[in-house]
Amino acid sequence: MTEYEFEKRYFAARRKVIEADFAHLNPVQRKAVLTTEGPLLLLAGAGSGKTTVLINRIANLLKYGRGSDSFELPEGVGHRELEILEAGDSPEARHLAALEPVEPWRIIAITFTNKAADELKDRLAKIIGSEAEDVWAMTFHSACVRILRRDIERLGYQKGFTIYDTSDSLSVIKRILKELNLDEKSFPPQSILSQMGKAKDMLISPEDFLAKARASGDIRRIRIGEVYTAYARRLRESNAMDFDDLIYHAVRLLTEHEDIRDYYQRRFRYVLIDEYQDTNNLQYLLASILAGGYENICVVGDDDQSIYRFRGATIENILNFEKQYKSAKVIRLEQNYRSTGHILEAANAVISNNKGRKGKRLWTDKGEGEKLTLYTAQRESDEAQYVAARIMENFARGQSWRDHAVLYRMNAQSNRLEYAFKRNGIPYRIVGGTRFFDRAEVKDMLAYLCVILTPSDDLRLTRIINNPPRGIGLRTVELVQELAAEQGLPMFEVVKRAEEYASLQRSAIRLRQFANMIMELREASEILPLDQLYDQVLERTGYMAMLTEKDNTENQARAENVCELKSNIISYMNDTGDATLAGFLDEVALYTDIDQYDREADCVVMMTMHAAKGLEFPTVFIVGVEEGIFPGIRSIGEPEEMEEERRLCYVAITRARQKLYISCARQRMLFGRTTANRPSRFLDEIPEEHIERIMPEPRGYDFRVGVNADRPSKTHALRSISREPERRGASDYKTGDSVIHKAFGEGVIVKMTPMGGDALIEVEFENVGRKRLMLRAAAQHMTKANTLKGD
DNA sequence: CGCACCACAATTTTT
DNA sequence: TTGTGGTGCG
Repeated sequence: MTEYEFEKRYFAARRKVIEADFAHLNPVQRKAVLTTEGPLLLLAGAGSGKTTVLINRIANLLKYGRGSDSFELPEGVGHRELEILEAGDSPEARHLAALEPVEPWRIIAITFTNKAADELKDRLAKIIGSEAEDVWAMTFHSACVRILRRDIERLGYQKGFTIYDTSDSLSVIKRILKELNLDEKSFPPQSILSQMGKAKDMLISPEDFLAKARASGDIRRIRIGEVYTAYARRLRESNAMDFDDLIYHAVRLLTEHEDIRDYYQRRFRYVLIDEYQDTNNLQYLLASILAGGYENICVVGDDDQSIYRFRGATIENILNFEKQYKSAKVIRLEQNYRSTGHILEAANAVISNNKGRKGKRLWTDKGEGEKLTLYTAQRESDEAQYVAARIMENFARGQSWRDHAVLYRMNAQSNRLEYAFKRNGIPYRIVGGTRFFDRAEVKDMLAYLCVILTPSDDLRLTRIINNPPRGIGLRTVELVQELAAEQGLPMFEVVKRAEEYASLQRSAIRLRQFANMIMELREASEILPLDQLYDQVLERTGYMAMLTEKDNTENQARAENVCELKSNIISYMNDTGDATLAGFLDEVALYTDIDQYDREADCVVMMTMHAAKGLEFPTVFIVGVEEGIFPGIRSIGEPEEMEEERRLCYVAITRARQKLYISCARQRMLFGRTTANRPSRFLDEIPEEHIERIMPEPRGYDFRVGVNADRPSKTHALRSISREPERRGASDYKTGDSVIHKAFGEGVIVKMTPMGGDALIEVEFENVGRKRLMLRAAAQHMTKANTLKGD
């Protein structure tokens, strides 16, 4: 045997041994897993097992290093080793197959959402164990926080910087607008924020921005540049960063400081980026820099699922990957394991109308499955009722509520559906809308914690200084702000020494009291565990008292949220060895996801199509598929926008595993206006052979009766029954109550899950067993039985 | 200083 | 239609 032959056989045998370890994957997936070296673009269609590949790829790196993708012969291997390898699967063979297994901390896998990062971590831990913990699996933002926490001082910030969320940013902007005497109408804070974001995305500093604006002479841009400058200064003074800053400054840190860049480039041997089609320019830069050492960068994405252009994602990143890395390999995952034939063909047909794609065609071996059902409703209430009826039908056949998802283009569309679900007693859950951490009471509590940790946090201080009301009015706060600005002190210092300022005489005592309270809590924070500190905050600030004082449904819900935050604290403490207040606030700042809140609950899920990305359901309803809604009015006549809408349509369709219902209404009321929209162009793009069309059944209340009877009387009746008395009635119940239900008889409430303004209750009935009911609707048919302990 | 009332606008959204 | 933000009054 020549040396060449030996090597050839050796490499083949080595690869084979490793391949055997990934036999559970399909050939393309396996190829993606075993291609470890150099730039790799993984075009992963919907439902093609993308995450599985990602995870197995990491597992391969940890176990076999570059053994599967290298033509290097280890020192001192001979015929004996070849024999072992060729003999196939054995512990020795696997040991031999490894070529410098990668240390876990040399791998970074970046995702967009915490949910994705968590899933990655969980599944990784499952197949490779605790070693997985050292892999950097995190979001862009948390990776940046980690990088910044280490070296931010080099950029003139202090280590303990705080993170501003969007509404924090907006209030800073509003304050600056006021100071610069600019009108919020002509300079909408939201748009300024996004323009600053765009500037940062292009790595344009406030100074550059202003200089350019001045050169152009555009007065508007100059003003915006001034706001940007003031904003950046203000945040720096407050030692704060907004979400965009995290990445912006991380990139700056890495570009401007060679030693730091070097450190990470040496460190990260393998870089993986998930959802690459959603990256913006900054994120692209960050990824390139991190991968700059070894150029082992693997990006995973699907150009057809790029639906976040509006927030800066640039599809060019994925389209240009091969230009950026000349040696890039491309692997397409096109086998879909999720949907049945008709659904997939419909998706393929729709997306093929887009130009500017990498090109990809999903296929399945699952068989044709059911055709899509297209329902043309008379009006939106009809549409909602249709959806409800199909879901109830399926439920009666033994499917779970949670097997159903209803997707719409905008949140405003959810109302009608909620209505129909309530009326029919279908438990549901709305994903999105106001998120947990955006709720005022939660933000209040977090603001307290921020101030306790960092009293100089003026923004959070302003938020809570008079909340609950303690007689410190707007005027006083303004005075404090002015005094603080004059002397270059944090507001808290002024508050602490309120007596020393003549202008604050009147409120000095109350300010002093507030400062004392914060200082005491600060002391407490040094000795108490987090959860007990939180209790103290609730207590000492009077916040809980404020919520319990007036007992209405709203306050109850708020109290519940405040308690829910505590369970977050506790779970943070359980997950983290070294639980600190700073650590908790960091995590919370980047963790908007409270999704696991009631995931176990068996509910129909409603959400926007955007929110559905990455999820799948046996049965999916896409509603409101009409010109003007989907595609949205703003995208008509804008080819680029239209393509994005079409991608959204592709995403929506591919959420369905077995059955897809699409519906549109001839007439729809939206924002108080009734309009008649044509069915969406996307419907024309689905070949007829995949569709079954249904029209409203001519029944008792069709549109003629419906328009007249359904509208004023029925709606009104529902309103008055379900809003007023019900809401009061519903709040009387709690877990453990005995009830008497008109239809089901006597029972006990065994579980109660808050849902929107309503709750899902589980009642164990004596005669008919356990039932799940929506509390508000059920309360109409139910009374409280006398309990033994009549509290 | 807090609350009530009226005007106004209104995809999609993660961090 | 719904929610939010600003203004004006008690």
